[in-house]
Amino acid sequence: MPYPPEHKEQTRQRIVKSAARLFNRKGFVDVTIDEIMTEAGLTHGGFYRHFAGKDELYAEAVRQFLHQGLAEPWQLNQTRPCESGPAFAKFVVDAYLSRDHLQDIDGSCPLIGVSSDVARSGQIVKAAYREVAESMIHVFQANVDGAEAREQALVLLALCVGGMVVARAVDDDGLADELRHAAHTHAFTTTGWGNERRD
Amino acid sequence: MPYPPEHKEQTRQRIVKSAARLFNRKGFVDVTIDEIMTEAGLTHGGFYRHFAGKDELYAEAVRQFLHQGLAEPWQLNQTRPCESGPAFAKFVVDAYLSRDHLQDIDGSCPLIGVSSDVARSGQIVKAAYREVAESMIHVFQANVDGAEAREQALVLLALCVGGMVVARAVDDDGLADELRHAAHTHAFTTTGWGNERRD
DNA sequence: TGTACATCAGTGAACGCGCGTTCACTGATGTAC
DNA sequence: TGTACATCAGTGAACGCGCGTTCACTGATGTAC
Repeated sequence: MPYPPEHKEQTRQRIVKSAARLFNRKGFVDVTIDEIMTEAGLTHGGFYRHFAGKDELYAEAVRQFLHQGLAEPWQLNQTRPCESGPAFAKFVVDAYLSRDHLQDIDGSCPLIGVSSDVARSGQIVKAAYREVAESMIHVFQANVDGAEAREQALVLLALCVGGMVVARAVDDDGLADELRHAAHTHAFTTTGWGNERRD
Repeated sequence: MPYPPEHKEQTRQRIVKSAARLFNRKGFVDVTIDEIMTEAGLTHGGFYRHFAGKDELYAEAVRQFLHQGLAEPWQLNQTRPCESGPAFAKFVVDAYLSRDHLQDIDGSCPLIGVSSDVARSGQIVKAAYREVAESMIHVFQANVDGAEAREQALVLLALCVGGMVVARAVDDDGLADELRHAAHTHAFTTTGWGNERRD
C-alpha cells in the first residue's frame, strides 16, 4: 500500500466539500471541474481517480449537507439542544430561517441552494435531495405534538424552503426579511411553540 | 418601412416564449441561443437583432409569466372567477398546487422553475422575479380577511413555492403528492377558506 | 397600375475560447528482503 | 537498519467539441414616383 488507506477518502471528501460550496454559488452546470479541483488544492486531471464523471459528484455534494449537522452552522452563538423534544425542532427552524443562513450562499442547505438544478437532474441526485428533505421532515415530525404531526412537518418544510428560496431570488432586502419573518412567525404559531423573537 | 411595425415585436415575443420554456426545462446556463432560436423558428444569428446578449433575455423570460395570466394554465377545466374576493385567491392556490402544474415543467411558474438560477443572477433578473412574487402576494393580500392580511399572503406564497420546489426535486411521487396536499390543506385552513378537496 | 429603390429582419459561415475527458508520466509512500 | 521495488494518487499537455458572438450577405416588404 503506497499511501495510508484513509488518504484517498480524505481527498475525496475535500473534493466533495469544495464542489458543494461551488454548486451552491454557481449551480451545477456553470462550475468547472478545474474550479472544483483547484479549490480542493489539486489539479483537474486527478478528478477521474475519484469520480466517473461530473454527474456522479452532484448527488454526493447534496448529501454532504447531512454529514455536517442539520442547520447547525448558523447557530454557532447558541447552544444546540439535544436531538429530541420541541426545543430541537425550534432550533432548526430558527437556524434555517435566520439571516445568517440567507446570506451564507456557499454553505447553504442544498434544498434551497440547488433546488432547481436537482429538479433537472437524474434519479441519483433527486434521491440524495429526498434524503435531505426526509431528514428534515423526520426532525419536525418527531418533535411536533398532535395527531397530524406528519402534515405539520411537511408544512414546516414547505414554509422553510419556500420562504428562503423566494427571499434569495429577490432584489429587495426588505421583502426578503418580511418573508423570513412571516414564515418564522407562522411556523411558531401554527405548531403552538409560542411567539418568540429572532433577528 | 420594410416590414409591418408589429412584425419585429411579434418575433421578439416568440423568442421570449421559447426561451421561457427552455429555461424552465434546462436552466439558464444549459440553454443555447441556437436552441432558443430554433424553437422560435429562426436561426441563431438573428438573436442579436433583438437582444444585446443572453443575460438580457433572462429577465424578460421571467416576466413573461405575468403576461399569460397568473396560474391560469392549470385551471382550463374550471371557470375562472373574477379577480377579486377570496374565490380568486382560492383559485390561484388550487391551480398553483395542482398536479398539472407540478408536471408542466415547460410552462411552470418561474418562481418554482428557475428560482436557483435567478438567485445567482444579476439585479435585473431578480427584479423581474420580485415582480412576479409581488403580483402573487398582491392577489393573496387583497383577498384574505383579517388584520394580518400581508403576513398571511407571504405565508401563502412561501407555502405554494416551497411545497412545489421540493415536490419537483424529489424522486418520490408519493412524497411529492403529500407535500402538495399538506401545503394546500394548510393554506385553506389557516386562511379560514374551509377544507375543500382537490386532485 | 407598375417598377425601382431603400430598409432591415433574418441567414449562415467563421472565429476564438473554454470545457470535459484522456493518457503517458511523476513522485510520494509502504513493504520486502 | 538500509536499499530496491511496487503501487497508485496526482500532474499537466493534448484532444475534440460546442458554445457565444460577429459580420458580410440575402431577400421580403412598404414606399416613392
